[in-house]
This record gives sequence, C-alpha cells and structure tokens, in this order.
Amino acid sequence: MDINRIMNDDLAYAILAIVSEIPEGKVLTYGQIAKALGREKNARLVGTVMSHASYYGNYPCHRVVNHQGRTAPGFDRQKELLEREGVTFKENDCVDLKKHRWDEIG
DNA sequence: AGACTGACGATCC
DNA sequence: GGGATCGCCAGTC
Repeated sequence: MDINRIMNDDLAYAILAIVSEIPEGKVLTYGQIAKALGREKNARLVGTVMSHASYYGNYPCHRVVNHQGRTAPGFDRQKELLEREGVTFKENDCVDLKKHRWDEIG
C-alpha cells in the first residue's frame, strides 16, 4: 500500500496478524491486542488500524470489539456476522465476553 | 509547534 | 452495571 498507508505498516500488519488468528465464535478486545503487542496503552491505535483494515486485505475484524463487548460504529454488519458464528449478545447489544472472549493469545 | 480527534481503557461515581 | 470523566498516544489539521 502506497499513499493508502494511514499509519505505521509494521504496526498494522502485527495487529492484523493477530486478528487473523482469532478462531470462529471468539472475539478479542482492542486492549488485548494492544497488550499482546507490548503496547498496552495503545488500544486506540489498534482501533484506528482496524478502521482502515480494508486497505490491507480481508481480515475478520468483526471479531474485535471494545472491552464492553460493544460493536464498532459504522460496522452494523458486525453483530450479524458474529451471531452467524454462534456469538451471543446481551440485551444491550454487547457481546457476552464471559463466554466468547478469546484469551489464548500468544 | 499546538490543538483536536478517535472502531479505547481504567476509574469514579 | 452503566454513564461521565480522565488519561493515552499516534495521526491530522
């Protein structure tokens, strides 16, 4: 990606590498990914990269939610995609992280 | 250089 | 447990 490069490519690919390893029916939080990268305080950067993930290819970015289990704005299909994988939501449209959070990183 | 922004997270009500 | 607030940090203007 040339001018499409929004931010540091290495960071983006490191993030996407993790995202691509999330198994079906599981979700990760931005913070978990940031921590796995040794950048625990950079969760927002993870989110920024995700928002431009399409620049880098097709990744299961729908399996990434925030620490509340809330889905991403401007990505309404996310809930539908997750439900299709068997992920359950609570009444408040939050993923049930108790059951679906993937904690086998690294 | 400095202020503003955001697919976030921890804390504090 | 959910909303309000503050802290973070790279990118953008």
